[in-house]
Amino acid sequence: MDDKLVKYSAPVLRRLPMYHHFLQQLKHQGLTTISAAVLAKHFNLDGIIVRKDLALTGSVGKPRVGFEIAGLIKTIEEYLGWNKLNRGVLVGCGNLGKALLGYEGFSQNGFNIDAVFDSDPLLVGTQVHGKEVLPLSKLPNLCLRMHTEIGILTVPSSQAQSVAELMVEGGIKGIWNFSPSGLNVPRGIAVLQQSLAGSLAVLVKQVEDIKK
Amino acid sequence: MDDKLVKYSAPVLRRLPMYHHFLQQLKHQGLTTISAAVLAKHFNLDGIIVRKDLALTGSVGKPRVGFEIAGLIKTIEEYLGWNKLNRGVLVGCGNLGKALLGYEGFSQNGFNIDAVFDSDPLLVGTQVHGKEVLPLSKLPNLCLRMHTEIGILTVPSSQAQSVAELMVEGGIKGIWNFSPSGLNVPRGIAVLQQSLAGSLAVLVKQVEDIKK
DNA sequence: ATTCAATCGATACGAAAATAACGATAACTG
DNA sequence: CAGTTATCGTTATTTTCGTATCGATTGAAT
Repeated sequence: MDDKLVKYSAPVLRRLPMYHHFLQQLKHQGLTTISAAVLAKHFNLDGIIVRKDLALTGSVGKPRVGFEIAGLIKTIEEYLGWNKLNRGVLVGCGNLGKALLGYEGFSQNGFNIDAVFDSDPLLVGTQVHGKEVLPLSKLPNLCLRMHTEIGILTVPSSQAQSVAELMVEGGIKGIWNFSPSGLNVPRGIAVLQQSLAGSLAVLVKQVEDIKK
Repeated sequence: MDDKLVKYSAPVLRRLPMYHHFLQQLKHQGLTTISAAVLAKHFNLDGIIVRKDLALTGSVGKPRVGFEIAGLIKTIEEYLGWNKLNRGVLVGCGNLGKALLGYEGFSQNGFNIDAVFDSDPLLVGTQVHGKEVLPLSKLPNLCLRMHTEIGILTVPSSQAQSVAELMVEGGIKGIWNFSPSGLNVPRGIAVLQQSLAGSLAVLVKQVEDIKK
């Protein structure tokens, strides 16, 4: 039976982790409460946006006081599923792949990279950030066995499509694609295109705009 | 006098580079024309979106034929300012910083990283991807002299704010922030928050959604 | 030459996000 | 204890984005 059209908003999902990070800093500083306005100002956002984002997670604040920081952190984590363990595999041990492997933001937020793959025989067998690099051929079976659902793709664009197909074969349900190539995947597989050039294009236009 | 409300759309700016990359592949394969529908399918987009995006750049197609690939590439480059040379500096030579320095997508699209900085004395003076790492203290003056407008920030979040302040001092107009921290900058400075955790959160939700 | 089909381009519509407005509540003040 | 004010939470408005519809144009087919 069809589930009641589960709603999620990408803009909100992108902002919540930023709040979360800042809130943890505040918590470490010993603060206990914060108003939506202060949170908003720290990210150059409108206060209303923050209040609505937080409302979505189920957080409730108190007038004249704000939100309890510890509670906020908890509800955000629950909303994002960061209390459960999320898992993925990474393919492509170049500079970018290594950088992502070392990104603390993942391990800190309940995301674990189960396995690392590369097509380069020289890299296979070596250790990267404490994980052994496996040959691509092992990807499908390993993902199937571990029920891995997320694949991080940091290979050159010439290999992107073929690796994506291996991921699909392995039952991967969502691909985070850092290559600029589009991926041709069956329906039912999510592709998140992480376009660095696109982000830069946005920033460049913003700067041009400022100069007038 | 106020310039006529220059309009730009972030979603469009994020898609255009993807088209551009694909079009260059096609060109190398010897193709000369392409329809919006084919382009759309390659990125799992609606054909109407592609047509409207291309219309925005000033490209014109011919019925029953499509768009001329070489012309498309040119108009996209003009629209994005990729024909002019754009420049920036990068601060933070960790894994991520190195990865961005090596990213071909930048050099290929007319974006040049003029200088690289790090606070670590052990890194200063070394070469990374053919560029010498400079001490942070030199940042403001160098940016002022070169009129650098873009700053790429790939330092740990504890240093993000102080580096941002140096960038502002150096006349930087747009900061591409890869740290999860918010940046407190004066009005008139653009900050593009590149939230990796946020992107991952979006993908995880999409995958959850698929499973129903 | 006429018909047909594919593709573009423009207009119109709907959904989603950001912004604004306003009433409600709880702490502080005198 | 009453008034004031900061802050929340809801509803409404506007803007932006994506989608649908439809006529116009051009190349191919008959």
